[in-house]
Amino acid sequence: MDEKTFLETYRPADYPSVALTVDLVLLGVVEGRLCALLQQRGEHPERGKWALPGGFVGEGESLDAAARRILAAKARMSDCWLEQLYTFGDPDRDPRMRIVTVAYYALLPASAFAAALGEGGDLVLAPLDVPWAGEAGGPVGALDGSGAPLALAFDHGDILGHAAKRLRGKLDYAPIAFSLLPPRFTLRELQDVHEAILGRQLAKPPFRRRMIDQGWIEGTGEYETGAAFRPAELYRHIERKGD
Amino acid sequence: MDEKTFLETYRPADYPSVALTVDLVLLGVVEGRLCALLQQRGEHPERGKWALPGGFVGEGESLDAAARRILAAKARMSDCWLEQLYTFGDPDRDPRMRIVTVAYYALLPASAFAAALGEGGDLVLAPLDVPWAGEAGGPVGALDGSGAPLALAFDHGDILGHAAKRLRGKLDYAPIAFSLLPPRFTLRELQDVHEAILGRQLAKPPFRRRMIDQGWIEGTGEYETGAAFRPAELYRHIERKGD
DNA sequence: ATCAGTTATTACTCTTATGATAATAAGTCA
DNA sequence: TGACTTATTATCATAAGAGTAATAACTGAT
Repeated sequence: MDEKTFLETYRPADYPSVALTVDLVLLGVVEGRLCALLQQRGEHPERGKWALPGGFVGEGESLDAAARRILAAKARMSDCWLEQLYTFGDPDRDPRMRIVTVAYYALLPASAFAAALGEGGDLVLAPLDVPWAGEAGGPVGALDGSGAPLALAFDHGDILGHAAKRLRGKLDYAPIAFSLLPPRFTLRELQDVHEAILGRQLAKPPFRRRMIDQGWIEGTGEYETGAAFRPAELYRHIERKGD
Repeated sequence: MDEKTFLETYRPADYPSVALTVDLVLLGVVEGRLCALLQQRGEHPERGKWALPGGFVGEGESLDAAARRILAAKARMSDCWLEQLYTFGDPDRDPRMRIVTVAYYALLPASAFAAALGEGGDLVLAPLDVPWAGEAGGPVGALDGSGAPLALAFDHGDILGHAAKRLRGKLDYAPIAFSLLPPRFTLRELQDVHEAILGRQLAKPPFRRRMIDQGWIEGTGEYETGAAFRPAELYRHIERKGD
């Protein structure tokens, strides 16, 4: 039997099948803090707890396409950084049934969240609380406006942990910081993004040199306005082949 | 309605469901080359082509557990490096039906492959052909004994590509090289592993210093035997908390 | 108009990591 | 005994990095 005949007569056997979702970690840096978009669940299970935006993967839909679809529903931004993160499939991670979720993360400038947050009720951009240093890894929490921890649904604290770890690992090797900034930014703003991701302070002169030597940015010759003191030069990210 | 009642009366809706598999990239370094275990397919589709070992995820089985189960079937080694790699879910990646696969990679010393390879026929430990430098990424091929490329099934060339890229990225930050070596090894053998993963030559004195300064290895005071020339000292990996 | 106050930017120094070369040590085999 | 090969150590030169200090630019009060 050749392959064509095989496929024409093939009937899917009774393999165990699972429900497949994509969950999205939408990240931004606001006031020097790394934040994720969370949605309060209105229904059981885990009603009232805070969850990552997500949804089921459609029949003929690729994983990347599902992630982009969910992203488009929450943020008015098409060309942002979007990357697969990790897949979570513990049998009891959802009490309803076997649900396997492929987590993605997206990086957005703070302005991209305005539309979704303004629409109303159940969305927050919550600062993350990373309880580990360096790239140790582990679950990560989220805080409300007063700094109190939010109750996270399912294993979404683990998902946030993977996202935070991935960001810290990539920061020096991929131009991810620029996806969290507006098109033009000062070196101080760039440093704020780095510090928010790394969770620690950086010295200014070495940081400035590293960024300029790296070749990922160039000065625009223009300067910020409205600053109380000496205005900083505005830089832009240089798009390069291979990004 | 409280959560308990909700769950007791919950009936899974008609969400699209998919078949879920785990595919394993079993990696070793043989004669200074990075190799992966491949299995020749005996049935349609892709009959005759070479595929990664894999299998369906069981009903109540976690993804990690499925990976360990498949690993145990191919290698006599329980405590090796095993890590999730990436999830592939293009709708048409398998012509039979929608199959989403979660790829894992495992690192084994060359000796761990002997049993599986000896049993017979359809398994090979194929040297990888990485056509890109650094961490550019992209598909990776596999070679047969004479250096000719093997035909890979499905998207398994892409999976090998992700594995090679992950290894190159982790090599300096995680003690992965030692999982590819016997418990005691010479610095030359350690360097061979690094060169196989990176795909390029390294200078010996700086490499030696880096390894010793890193603190991941310690000398045993013993020396290799049977060498034609001056025997090298045997080192061992120091297990540390946080690995 | 001047000056204190604040931040941006650059200059300089010092330390550490990295890379290449050479010298020495320890074995095998003719 | 000595040529040969590899392991190991020493030395030097260069590059990358962190920390401190000095200078520049702007606001707002005096």
